[in-house]
Amino acid sequence: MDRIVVIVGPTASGKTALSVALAKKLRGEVISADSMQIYRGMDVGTAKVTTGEMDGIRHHMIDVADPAEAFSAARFVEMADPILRDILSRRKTAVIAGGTGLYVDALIQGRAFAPCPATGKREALEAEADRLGMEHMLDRLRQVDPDSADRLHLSDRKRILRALEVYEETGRTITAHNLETQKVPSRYDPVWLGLSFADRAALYRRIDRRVDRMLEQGLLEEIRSLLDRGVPRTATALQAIGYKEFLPVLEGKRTPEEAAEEVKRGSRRYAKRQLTWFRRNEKIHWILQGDPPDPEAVAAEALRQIPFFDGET
RNA sequence: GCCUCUGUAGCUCAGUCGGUAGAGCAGGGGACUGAAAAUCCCCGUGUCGUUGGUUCGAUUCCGACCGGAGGCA
Repeated sequence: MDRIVVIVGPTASGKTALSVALAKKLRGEVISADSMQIYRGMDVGTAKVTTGEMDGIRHHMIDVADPAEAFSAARFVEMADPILRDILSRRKTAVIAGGTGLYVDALIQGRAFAPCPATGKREALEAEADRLGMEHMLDRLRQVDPDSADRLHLSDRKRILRALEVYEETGRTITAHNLETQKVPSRYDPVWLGLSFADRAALYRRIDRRVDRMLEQGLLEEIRSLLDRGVPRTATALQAIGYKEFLPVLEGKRTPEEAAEEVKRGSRRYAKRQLTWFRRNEKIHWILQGDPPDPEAVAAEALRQIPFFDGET
């Protein structure tokens, strides 16, 4: 067992607070595994940890990318893994906290993504799909990688094009690549903790409240300043829940109230998807909170699940 | 008090010329290997307000009652 604690859970479940509490007890540093908190200037809409909340604990993988640039799970692993190794080599504990299941799993399992150099193949495939339609693209995929073609639904444009891209770039199918990486044993052996609520409705109430708070804290101004700084509306960063819904508001095409409702609904659905992702990981020790939650009880319960916690510091 | 309209899925409603019902939204489940807060797939049984009556059979027709809305007093 490595000195790693992974805290996963849906949005607004209390991961941030727990990660700091555990880091303090375990001489730890926090590595965020969140696909949106990596962006600078996106603070209130991502509920990013504040300096005050950090409480002196070192945090990594936050504010490491510009909102205008494209980030990826692969880049996350490239950047986070050396940090993780460094923390462990210093005999400290790594507390990985994050809601992005793909990022967490990729980091822990050491999953190598199929390479994808920027050769313009992707753009060519996009254009071809626009011109000839997805039936054609799926047929093309079927010729080289019938397993992927069977697995993917015609509407799943993103994955169909990605599968074709991998084949064209590497000469190997993504199916073969996936099978191979599945065989590679997990790189790390952490303690897995899952944070959620016993009652789904309680989670949803928390989400709703958090969205209201974001508006009070100036979410609209934050979005405006991102746009002022030249972040294109199409940037991945602005696809984040809480951001994309407010773009029409700034153009006067939607009321803030309507957008807020959409953000709440979007967040609820996102939380559901996160739970779906994490549920299949049977190594997770779930801590189900009541309403209102009791942070101290949660931390105590979490520490009980950590074998290398010796009761000190 | 009288008259009219109305009461069907969590919400808004459709419908059954009498054979126990279906859409949208909300919600639920699932997938996920370089955009992942993204992308995609699947899921609709509910005392048809209550209670009598007519009928082989009523959510559908009739009566009463109880909610709700409006109108007249």
